Amino acid sequence: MSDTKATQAKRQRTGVRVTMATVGRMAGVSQVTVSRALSEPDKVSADTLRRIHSAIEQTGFVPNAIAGALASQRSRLISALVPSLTNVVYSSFVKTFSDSLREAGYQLLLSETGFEPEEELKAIASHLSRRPDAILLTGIHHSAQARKMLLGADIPVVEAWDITDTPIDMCVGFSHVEASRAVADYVMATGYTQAATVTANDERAHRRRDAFAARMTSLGGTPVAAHDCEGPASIASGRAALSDLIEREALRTGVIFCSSDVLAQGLLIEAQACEINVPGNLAIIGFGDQEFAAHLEPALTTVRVDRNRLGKEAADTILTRLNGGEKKRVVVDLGFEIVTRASA
Amino acid sequence: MSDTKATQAKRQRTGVRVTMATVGRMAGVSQVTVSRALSEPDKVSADTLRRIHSAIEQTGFVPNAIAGALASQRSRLISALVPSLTNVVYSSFVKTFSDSLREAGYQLLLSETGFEPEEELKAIASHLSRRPDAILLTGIHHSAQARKMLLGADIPVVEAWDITDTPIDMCVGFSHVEASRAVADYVMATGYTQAATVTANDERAHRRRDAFAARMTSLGGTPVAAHDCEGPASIASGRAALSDLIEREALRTGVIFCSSDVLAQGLLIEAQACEINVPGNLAIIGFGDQEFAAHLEPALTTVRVDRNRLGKEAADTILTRLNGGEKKRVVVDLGFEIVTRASA
DNA sequence: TTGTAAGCGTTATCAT
DNA sequence: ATGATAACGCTTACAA
Repeated sequence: MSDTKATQAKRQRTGVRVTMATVGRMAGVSQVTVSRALSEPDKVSADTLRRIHSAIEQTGFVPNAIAGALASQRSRLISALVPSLTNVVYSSFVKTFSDSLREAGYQLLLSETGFEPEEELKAIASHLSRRPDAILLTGIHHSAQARKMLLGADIPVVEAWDITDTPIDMCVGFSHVEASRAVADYVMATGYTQAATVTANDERAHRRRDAFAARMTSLGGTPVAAHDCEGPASIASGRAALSDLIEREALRTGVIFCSSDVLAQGLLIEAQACEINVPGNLAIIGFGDQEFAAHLEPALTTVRVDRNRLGKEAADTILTRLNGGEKKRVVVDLGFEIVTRASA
Repeated sequence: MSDTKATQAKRQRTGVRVTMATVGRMAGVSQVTVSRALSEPDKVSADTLRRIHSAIEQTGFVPNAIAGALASQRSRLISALVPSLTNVVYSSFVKTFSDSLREAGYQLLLSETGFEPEEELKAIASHLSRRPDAILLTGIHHSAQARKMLLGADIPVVEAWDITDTPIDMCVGFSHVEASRAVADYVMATGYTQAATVTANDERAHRRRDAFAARMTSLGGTPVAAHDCEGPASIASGRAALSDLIEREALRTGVIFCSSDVLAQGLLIEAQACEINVPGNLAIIGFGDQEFAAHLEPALTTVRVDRNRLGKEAADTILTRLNGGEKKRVVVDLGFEIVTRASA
């Protein structure tokens, strides 16, 4: 009965707790030996190991990673903040990212932050409080306060889906400005001079829209009409967008650069409904090269970004650093590719 | 110089660490007061609060949730295991689930487990080691070992996306057997007697396939041909499936029940390529009612499941329990709805 | 309103 | 090969 009052009180609130000490007692060794048996088994005799494992089996002991993290100052947790989970573009990226990490023994703390900087700041703070071993952010625009917190955390920080010469720490992505300019170049080279954009509510998409419009103008095209969608990309909003452009801008010819393949699909469907021939009358270009793009009728011209590679590279830069890689600025440009199909 | 050697060693390896003690020293109070200032501010005087916040500001202090979790025996972490992140069906579910939880102050520890029970078991173990306050699983089929671990964890466990009278703890979903029977009933009532299935590699989809085939047979239909896809659902695999059914089963009439809308879209596209009229010659039914289903040509008949509500209900059952709700078995059947459109 | 002390369950260090 | 002991940075109970 050497328990203090506090201990007794806790015992009452909670169920029986199996710890390394419990296991050790049962196996006739101290708690430390149990810890060793799990993390450095070759430093423990075969017989002891056997007894410990048998005790673990009997008790159903599950090591407490929280205590381990506190003691070792390593959480084996990696944070990821993405704007959207339901957008396949990001979810497939998260998938490859987390696959690589899990293989290396890390777990994923995930948050969807939308496109509001304030939301992101709150998410960053709450993630950092968990002391992740590294953190992944989407995009390169973060509030000053966010940058300060991240720098202060003193962990690897990867900014994905974009490129900058001045990342907080490391970045893996591609240039949205370059990609948009390439699309404009392709459009002009193909002979379209009239263009419009349909853009979802996404900061990177906005930058693509602007870079595209600027390039078109500088190449001698007519001013680019723009339709910006309220919410996330959907077929319905794509249809509404085309409908709006037709009505508001009397647009029935030229090319429309959409911020995502889903929007483009919406435009394609609406065009068909309005009996507008694509690409005969109106050409349509998407972004992302999702699986369905190649199967649409007409097949969709779009911009391909290697999302899987993006996820893997992001994970790799983190793992390299965590495995003792020197702390240097890393900027990986994965590029993009214009995939020319029937729609433009 | 009252530091022990261990402390000194740690100091060397790591950067300067800002803790509540640091903040307290700067604000002229003890560490506990800082803790109180953050968790129960009204128990701290206004002036002290001011000094503490100023110190927090200056130091960039971020509370260590790991230490907090260890001390309080509450991690404020919720685990979720889903078979796939890239499948919108699950990702939208995860989204609503995590939205509800975040609002309540919890963070999401997420793993994609695929459809292999072994993978799931490993994931469960590694999640439980983080001592989540609750855990969400997809489906109701888990290994005996998994059930034992989960029971031992003594936390709320929600099994989602399916229904059973004997959940590990709580479950929220719908009956895949009922849904498939309803589809078969609809099919027979509509007058089709010949049917086939196209099924992705998903345990619940397999059960739907079997229940559908059994009902068709018991209602007097001809034996149901089946095409099972290797990997996850995709348009390409849907196209290949139809092509296979045509070739192998000489199927050019009747109805095909697909395990997902994406597969169904693939079939629709392949049918068009083969100049098979839908639904004139071949009727097609999907599953899930994704956004694009209504926009396809012909619009897709499918089974609607309210994924958002599923995510929200799953979160709610957890939160209710965590907020002191009595520990009783909860089984929520969200049902389904056959959405009749042009394709069947 | 504030402080002291114990404890959370590990890992790290140093002895034996 | 094993153990004793001190952190890790908080929260809880209790005292002042």
